[in-house]
Amino acid sequence: MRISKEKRQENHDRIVATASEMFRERGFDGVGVADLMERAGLTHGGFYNHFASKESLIAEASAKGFGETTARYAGYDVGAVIDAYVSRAHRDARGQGCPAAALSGEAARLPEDTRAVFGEGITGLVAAIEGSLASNPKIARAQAISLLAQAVGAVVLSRACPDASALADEILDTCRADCHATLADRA
Amino acid sequence: MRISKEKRQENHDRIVATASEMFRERGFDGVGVADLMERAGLTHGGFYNHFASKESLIAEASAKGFGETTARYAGYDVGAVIDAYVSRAHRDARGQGCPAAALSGEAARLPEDTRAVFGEGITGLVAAIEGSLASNPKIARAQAISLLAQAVGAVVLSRACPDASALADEILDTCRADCHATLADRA
DNA sequence: ATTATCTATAGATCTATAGATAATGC
DNA sequence: ATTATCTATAGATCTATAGATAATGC
Repeated sequence: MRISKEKRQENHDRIVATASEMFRERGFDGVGVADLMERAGLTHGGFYNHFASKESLIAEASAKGFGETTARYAGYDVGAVIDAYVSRAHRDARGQGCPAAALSGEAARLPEDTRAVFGEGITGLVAAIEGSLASNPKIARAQAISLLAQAVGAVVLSRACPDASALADEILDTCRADCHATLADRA
Repeated sequence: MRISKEKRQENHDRIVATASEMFRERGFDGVGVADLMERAGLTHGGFYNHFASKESLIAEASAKGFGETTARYAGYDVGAVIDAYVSRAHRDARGQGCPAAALSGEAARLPEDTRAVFGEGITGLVAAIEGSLASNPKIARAQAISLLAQAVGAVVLSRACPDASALADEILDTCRADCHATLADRA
C-alpha cells in the first residue's frame, strides 16, 4: 500500500535512527538489512525504496551519529566534555556514543566517499572542542586534535579489554586525568 | 594424505601468520576461512584440523600480532616509538601494524575470552612503553597509558579520514608533536 | 592404526531485485 | 497514474561438518 509523504519521511528517519544505533553497537557488518528493517517495523524489501544500497545508509547513519554527538557537547566547557567522553558511561553505551570511537576502525575500510563522512564528522568534533577551549587561538586547534585523539584512544582501548577488568577502568581514569592535566599545564 | 609433524606445524604457523595480516587489513568479518586457507596454500576444509573455530584463530592471530608489535619496539627509546607509531608509514601499512589500532574497535564485540587476548596485548604494549620511559617510576605507567591512548587514537582517526586528506596527515603530525611535548614538559 | 589433508556439501546467512498490492495525489 | 510497501526469491556469500584419501609413526 502507498502511504503519505509524511509517513514515508517518518519511516526513512526511523530506519536511519535505528541503523545509527545498531551500527555503533554491532558494527557495519554486524547489522543485516532484514534485521534492521524488522526493528524499524518494516519488511526488508522496502529498504531499497529509501536507500540505493547499504553503503548509502552507512553514510547517512554515520553522519547522523556525528551530528548528535557534536550537538550534545555544544554547551559544555572542555572539562565537562572530557569527563563525559572519557567515562565508563560512554564506554558502556556504544549505541548512543560517539561514532568516532565506535566505528572509526571499520570506517578505515569503507569506500572513499563514505570515509569523507567520517572526515567531516571528525572535523566537526575538533571544531566543537576547539570552540570550548579558552586557550590561545594559535594553539587551540592542535590542542583540540590532541585531546580528541587521546579521548578516542582511551575509549577504544577500554572497550577492547574484558568487561570489568581493572585495565579497562585504569585506561579511562588515567587518560581522563591526563587530559585535565594537559589543559591545566598549557592554559 | 597425512604429512609429517613438522610440516603440520609449518602449516599451522602459516595459517596464523596469514590470518594475522589479513585480519588487520580487512577486519575479522572481512576474512573468510576459505579465502584465508587458499592464501595459506591449503583447502578450506583443512582449517578445522588446526582450529576449533574461527574465533579461536582470531585469538591466536591477535596474540601473534601484539607479540610482534611489542617486540618491534623493544629496543627503541620512547621518542623513537612515538615517531614510528604515529606515522604515515604505520597508518598506511595496516597489515603489518599494531593490532590495538587496527582491530580494537571490532575486538570490543568479541566474546570475553577473546577480549582477554586484547587486554594482555595492551598490557604488554603499556609495559614496553613504560620501560622505555626515563620518567619517575611513580608516574611512568600513567604516562605510558596516556601516550598509547593518544597514539592509538591518532592512527585510528587518521585511517578513518579519506586517503590523502589534509586532516588525515594533520592528525598524525599534531599528535606526534603533542606526544613529544608531553614528554619534554613532564620529564 | 592414526591423522592431516582433501572434496563436497549442509544450512544459515547476506545484499539486492522482481513483481504484486493498495493508497496517495494528480 | 504513481509509488511505498510487501512477499518471494535469486545468487553469492559464510562457518562448519562428513567422509574419502594417503602418508606417518607405532
